[in-house]
Amino acid sequence: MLEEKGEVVVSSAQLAYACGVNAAQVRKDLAYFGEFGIRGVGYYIKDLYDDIKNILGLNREWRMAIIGIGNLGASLLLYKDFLKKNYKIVAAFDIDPSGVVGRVSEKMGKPVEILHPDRLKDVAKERKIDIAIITTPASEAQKVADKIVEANIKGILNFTPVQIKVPKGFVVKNVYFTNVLDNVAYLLHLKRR
Amino acid sequence: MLEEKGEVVVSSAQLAYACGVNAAQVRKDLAYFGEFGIRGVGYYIKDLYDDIKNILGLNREWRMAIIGIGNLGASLLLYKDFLKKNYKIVAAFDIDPSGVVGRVSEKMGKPVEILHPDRLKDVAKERKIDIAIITTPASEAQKVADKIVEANIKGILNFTPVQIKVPKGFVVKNVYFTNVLDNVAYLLHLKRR
DNA sequence: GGATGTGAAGTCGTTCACAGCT
DNA sequence: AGCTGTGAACGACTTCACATCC
Repeated sequence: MLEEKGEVVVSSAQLAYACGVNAAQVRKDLAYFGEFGIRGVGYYIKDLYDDIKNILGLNREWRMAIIGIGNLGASLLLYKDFLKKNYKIVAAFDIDPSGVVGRVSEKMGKPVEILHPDRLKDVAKERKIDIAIITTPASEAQKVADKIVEANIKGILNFTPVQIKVPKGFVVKNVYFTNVLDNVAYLLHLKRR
Repeated sequence: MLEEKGEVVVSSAQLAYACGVNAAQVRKDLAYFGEFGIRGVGYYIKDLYDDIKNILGLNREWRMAIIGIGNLGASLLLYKDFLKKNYKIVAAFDIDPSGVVGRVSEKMGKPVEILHPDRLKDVAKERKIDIAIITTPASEAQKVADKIVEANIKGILNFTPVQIKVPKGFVVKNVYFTNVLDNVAYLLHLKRR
């Protein structure tokens, strides 16, 4: 955003304000990965942007599969434009492809391929899938996770409200926004009594 | 889930395993709010469940408004069944109600009322709105937040990838799942180089 | 002069380990 | 005998404050 505004350099204090954190925090975090700033000046925005992309691994393409094409899964499939360009959804799985393919295809305006989860291992290899997104019902989450592990997909994004167990070497992160909502409710609740 | 299985008591060790944390953590966190367990036994599931609901403020009804009826906002409106029963969506706002109301009503199968954000203050009072959910484009987020503050809605759930500034006394929490996705990508990236 | 990079100090949260109850 | 509740030890992260360098 700063770049679009025509800005050239930015200070840790500005970045800190924008992120709602302390300026020393910004500097320490960046310094952990190298020296990106110039003393007395700040950080060159263009360079910093590129450096951060390199650090985070966002130059590489990440190929993803969505497993479980219910409301949430279908939404992700449909509205994938909020994903950065380096993330690609390259496969969709559902235990009942025939029941779901029509509904989703209609909404997308073009036919959508939906595969049975049993094919995960083959397809993962064929299409070089890096990350699996679990959007099944909670009751299926661990079973699906086991299949993901079997398919040797190392990254998992779990939208299900259960803790998934996977062997070491696999990365699991959870996304469950109703927890955040509960947190807002709790903090409001605190103040009223 | 344990209750449905017919279990009566649960130990901190079991809870810890299910949550992927340390047992001492579970005990300390609970002990912070009172004494809920029985030494030598564990925690009575029914009682613990009720106690936690009380602590978190989940017995009360929480009334919410969604502001910004794009893809995400409309999805939340449509598929609100994943919300716990004590959360109610009682209003929807968009800067272009006429452009959006048809599309959403069609999908929902019944007419949906969508209001202009200028009416936020009135409606917030009328309908006793506790929490506002921002699902506008990022560029609008701060403006919308200002309106929310003006309407004196104390809780904000921000789905936008910008840090919102509000006066003290307001609660803001952010939900932005692509950050979590970036985190998965980063951790995978770390291992490969 | 001014903003970074960074030891040192400070704060916060986690884990240990065991006394205290049931 | 067993599991909670909790002080104390530990570890991790955050902030301070200033030497360093452009």
